[in-house]
Amino acid sequence: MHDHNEDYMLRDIEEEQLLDLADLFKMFADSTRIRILYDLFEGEKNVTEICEDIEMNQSAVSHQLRALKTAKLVKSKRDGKAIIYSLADDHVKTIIAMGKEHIEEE
Amino acid sequence: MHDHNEDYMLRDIEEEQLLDLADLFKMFADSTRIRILYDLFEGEKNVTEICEDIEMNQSAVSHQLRALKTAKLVKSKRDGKAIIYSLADDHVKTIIAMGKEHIEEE
DNA sequence: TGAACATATGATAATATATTCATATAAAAA
DNA sequence: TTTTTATATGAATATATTATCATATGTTCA
Repeated sequence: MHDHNEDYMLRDIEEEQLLDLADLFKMFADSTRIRILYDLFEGEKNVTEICEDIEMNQSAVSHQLRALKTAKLVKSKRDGKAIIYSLADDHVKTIIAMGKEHIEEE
Repeated sequence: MHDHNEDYMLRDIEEEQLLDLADLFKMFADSTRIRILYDLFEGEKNVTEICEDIEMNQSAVSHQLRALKTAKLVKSKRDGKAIIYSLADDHVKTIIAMGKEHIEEE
């Protein structure tokens, strides 16, 4: 199925990385998800709180939280009935900060 | 059409910024566009060169170049028959570098 | 001028994505 | 153990996005 010379392998790895990169940036490419991430800048929150903050219904938020979790941008833990979400690491803030810099310039 | 208390104005500005941010990240959320940007890391190139490098047809590339130009991520100049594209500024590299860091970690 | 080359663009079709609705699961409280 | 509260999820619909095709525009050169 694949060639196995080094050039090709290299291209092949990069190809996979390009797709992963695109998938990562897709997470930031939707205003609902950015709203959720922004909301979590304030600290950890359960789903109900997030829904209230960003004024979206529970199902839509849960669907997007799952996407963000799959992308490892948020993590979650259970607390009684509630599930508490928080940012998974600092990359989220850094990436959004870079984006803001670009749009604020000029 | 709008309330004019400060809180609302503030929310309103952020709202617009969120949409702008999402639009910006959309540019990185497609593997064809990332390939083009990556290709331009090597320096300025005309459309034909880009097409060859990333192995996509001219029309698709032109469409995506237009999107990238609208987002001010690339700029262009004419050179005879050719149009030469290049990265508009350093944010592109920084943003992609941040993304790579995230996917390479773990 | 007109043929050849380089790029752009509008329309369409294929595909992907997001939201909503209905319902399932899981924990707590009555 | 039934009801209530919190969250997740599958299916369907609406919308957005992308690539392709045909063609238009602009430049060079014979």
